[in-house]
Amino acid sequence: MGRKASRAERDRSARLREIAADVFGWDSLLPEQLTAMEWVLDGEDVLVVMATGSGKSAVYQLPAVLLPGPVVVVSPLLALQRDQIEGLPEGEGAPGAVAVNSDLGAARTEEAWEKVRAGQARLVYLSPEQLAKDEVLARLAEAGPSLFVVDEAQCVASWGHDFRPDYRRLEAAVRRVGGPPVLALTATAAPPVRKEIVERLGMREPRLLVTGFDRPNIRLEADRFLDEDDRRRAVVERAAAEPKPGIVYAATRKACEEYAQELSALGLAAEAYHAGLRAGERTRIHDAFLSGAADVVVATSAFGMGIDKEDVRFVLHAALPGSLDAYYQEIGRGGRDGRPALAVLHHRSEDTGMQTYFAGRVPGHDTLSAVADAVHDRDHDDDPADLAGLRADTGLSGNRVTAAVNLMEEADAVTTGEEGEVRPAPGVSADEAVEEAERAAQAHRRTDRSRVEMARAYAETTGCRRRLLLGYFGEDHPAPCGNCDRCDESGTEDPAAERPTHPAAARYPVGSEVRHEQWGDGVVLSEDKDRITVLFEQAGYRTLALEAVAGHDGLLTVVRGPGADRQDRG
DNA sequence: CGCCACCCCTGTACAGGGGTGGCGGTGCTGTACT
Repeated sequence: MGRKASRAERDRSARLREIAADVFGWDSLLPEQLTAMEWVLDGEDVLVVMATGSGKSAVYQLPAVLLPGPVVVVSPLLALQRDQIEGLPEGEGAPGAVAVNSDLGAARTEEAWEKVRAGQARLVYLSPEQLAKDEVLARLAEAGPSLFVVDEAQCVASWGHDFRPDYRRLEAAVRRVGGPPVLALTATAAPPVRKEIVERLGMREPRLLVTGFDRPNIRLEADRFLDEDDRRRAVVERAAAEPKPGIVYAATRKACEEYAQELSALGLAAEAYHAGLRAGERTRIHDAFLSGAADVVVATSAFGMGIDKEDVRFVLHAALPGSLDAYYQEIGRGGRDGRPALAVLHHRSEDTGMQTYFAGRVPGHDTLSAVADAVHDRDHDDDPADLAGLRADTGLSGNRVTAAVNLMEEADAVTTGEEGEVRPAPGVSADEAVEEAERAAQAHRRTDRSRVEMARAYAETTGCRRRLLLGYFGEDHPAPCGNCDRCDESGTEDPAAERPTHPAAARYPVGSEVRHEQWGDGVVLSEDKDRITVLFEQAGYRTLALEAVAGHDGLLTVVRGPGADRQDRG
């Protein structure tokens, strides 16, 4: 930021470049990589939002060589952990790495911890589930980690509620291993997701490094269909016609199989990929796609993380995704080589049904009740239980107990102590705990459902698609972008393109914090000529007509201008 | 939330109408069984 670097800082960046070259074999470091590494070495909490392939992993791998203690790396998939470790250098000065997980037997687990203890492994890769175990936390606390890294940190928000609730307990894990600085890394995170990551990981005055989101070489299109057969035909024809390789995302496993079969019948090398396949089959398809042996993979959302392929020419969607966060992540797998790529969303209004169903899943009343009662019973006996104890008491599965405790903790109805023991918050009865947790669950449901609505708004927008999409991620991109179907149409006969920008738009710039009479506090995410989209803390995403806002004094007031607390550098 | 396969019903057999229950997506882990 125009500030002069001190001699010590220059020496350190020279040292970092030297290690990059000598140990890792990298000719150069990007300025943003260097900035993030220096923050990490200064012991600051850091959130990095950087495109895939821009060298996020380097931000912790390189400091691992310099830091006194080991570096804990939380990674969501075992395959990803393996890839990361294989990609590390060996030989003199190399950091050394182990992954501790259920694949290892007792003997090899012991061996891995011994390497950590002896300083031979400076990187320890773990799933969030491993960090829910007392034994693992004790081992790590003993090793005294210097840094706690959360890779693919968007999982904290996307999977933390229900699917993998241990993602929401990482803050306690950080404390229990000695409270080292936290580094969160992600390629795709809208501002509310960033906020959730920071809060959930208990990050302290975090430094934020966000690089540009725009991928101008990806052409954006969307087509709406009334009839399912018409859509199927359109998806198949497009996949057959466009240059390969490509990915088709479908909503269900069955649809994946059917599309793959149709494409195969046309003579393409097409494969279906979803979590219902056996591990060996999944690996085979993954490898076939990377090697170029497969033209098209038709997949559920299971296909994605860890696909490092530059020349993907198209990403078609055969149904509406559950959020724009998921959508941008999926289409972002196209065109990483910088050459033209295509993203087409084929949608029907019926698609929202299933996504809304998925978005609505929160622990039920009975589950919350059972867990709350168990917590209170233990408290009466002065024998507080940890999650394993509550699982035994209630007979519920680990995930359900964890999700229920997470919700009650979020609602300040229970607390988790230093040993992992769960206690009622002072003065809160079991019934009240359930009630508060249900209120929190409702808020999650509203937000998740409003995310589905945002995906639909993207699909149906009459304005520039890139502008809307980037606005969702907090970037104010001018329209027209010139590389989406809407921009092609503008200036022709499309009446929407002719809409003038409403004068009130200037009062609500993108990024400003606002308060709505009915919906409370929120942030302006995007502006589309005569309407703005606001994310409200309680009500979720809403699109407001500027005409209505302007005509009603006090309906929407600006609390704070845009960019008031930005810490971005680089 | 909404689709779809399946059931029931109709003089019979069949095709069609109406009601309904089950299903729909992401991974780790530890254990049982081959």
